Amino acid sequence: MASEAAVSVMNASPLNASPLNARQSHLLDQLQAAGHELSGQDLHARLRSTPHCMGLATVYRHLRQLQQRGLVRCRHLPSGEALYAPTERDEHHLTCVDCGRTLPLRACPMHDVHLQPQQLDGFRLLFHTLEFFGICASCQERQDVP
Amino acid sequence: MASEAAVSVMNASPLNASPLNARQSHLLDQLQAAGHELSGQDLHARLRSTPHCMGLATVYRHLRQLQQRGLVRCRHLPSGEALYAPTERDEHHLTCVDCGRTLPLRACPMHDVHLQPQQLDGFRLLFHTLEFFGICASCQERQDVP
DNA sequence: ATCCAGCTGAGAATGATACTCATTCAATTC
DNA sequence: GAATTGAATGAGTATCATTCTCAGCTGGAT
Repeated sequence: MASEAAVSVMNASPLNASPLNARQSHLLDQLQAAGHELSGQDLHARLRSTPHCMGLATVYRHLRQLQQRGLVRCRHLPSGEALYAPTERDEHHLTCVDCGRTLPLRACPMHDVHLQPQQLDGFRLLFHTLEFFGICASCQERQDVP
Repeated sequence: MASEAAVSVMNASPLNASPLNARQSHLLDQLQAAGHELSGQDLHARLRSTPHCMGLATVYRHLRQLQQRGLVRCRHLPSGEALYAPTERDEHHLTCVDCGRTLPLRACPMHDVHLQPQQLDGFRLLFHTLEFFGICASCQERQDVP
C-alpha cells in the first residue's frame, strides 16, 4: 500500500498565474490550429503574412515561456530540429533511426502511469515527452536485402 | 482478450547481425564506464589521450550506427546538446524547464507498458526516450517570491 | 606489387537557436 | 498633453553542436 498518493503523469495542470499576452496566445493558436507539430521557423513563416507577424527571436522567446508554463512541449528530431506542440494534445511518436520517418502513436501509453512523490523531489510536473525509436518496415527490408 | 500479444517496450533486443568494430566497442565501453550520459564532444575529449583517439566526425558516425543497432540511446537537452547512454541502462530524467537542472529517475515507469502491434505499423522497436519536464523546487520558490 | 572499397579526420559548411542592443511601445506620472 | 521609464521587440550577429566534404590511408583481394 502506498504511503502517499502516486502522482499521475497526466494531471500536470498548466500554470495560470498570469494571463497569456497576445503574442503568446497567437503562437498557441497557431499550434492548435495546425493539428501537428511545428518548428520555430514554421511558426515564424506562418505568421509572416498575418497581422500577428513577429520576429524569429520573439517566436523563440515566447515558445520558451509557453514551455515554462507547461502549455507547449517540444521534441527534437534526430536531425536536431525542435518541434513544438500544445501539451493538451498528448501525442507521441515512433521514429525510424534509419530514414527518420516519424509516425504518430494513436494513444499515449503513459495515461495510466504514475510516479511516486519521492521520485519527484519537489518537482512540479508540467509535461512529458515519450518517443519510441526503431526501424521502420521498409528500412528493415532494405537492410535484409542490400 | 487481446487478439495478438502486446509488445513490451522493454524487449527491444539489439540487432546483432554483425559484430561491432573496434571503434564502436570503445565508444560503448566509454559510455558504460562513465555511468552517466555523455555528449559526442565528451566522448571525443575522453578518447583524445588514449590509444583509441578518433576524430569528432568518426565519433558521431559511430554513435549514429550504435543508435541504429539499438545499443545506444540519445536524448536532447533543451540547450540542443545531445547526450548518449547505453540502452541497457534504462534511465530517464526529470528536467526543470526553468533552470535546466536534470534529475535521474530511479525507475523507468515504462517497464510494464506494452504497445499493441497494430500501433507499431511494422516498426522494430529499439529503444525509447521518456523525459519529464517541470519546475524544480528552488525555481518554484524563486517564482513565488520575486 | 597493384588495385579497390571502405574508413578516417581536418577543416569547412550548416542550421537552429540564443544573444545584443538600439529602437519602439505602453503605461504611468507630472 | 508631455515626459518618464521599464519592458518588449527584431534585425542582425554570434554560437556551437553536428554534419558534410574530400583527399589520404588502410587492409584485404587479386
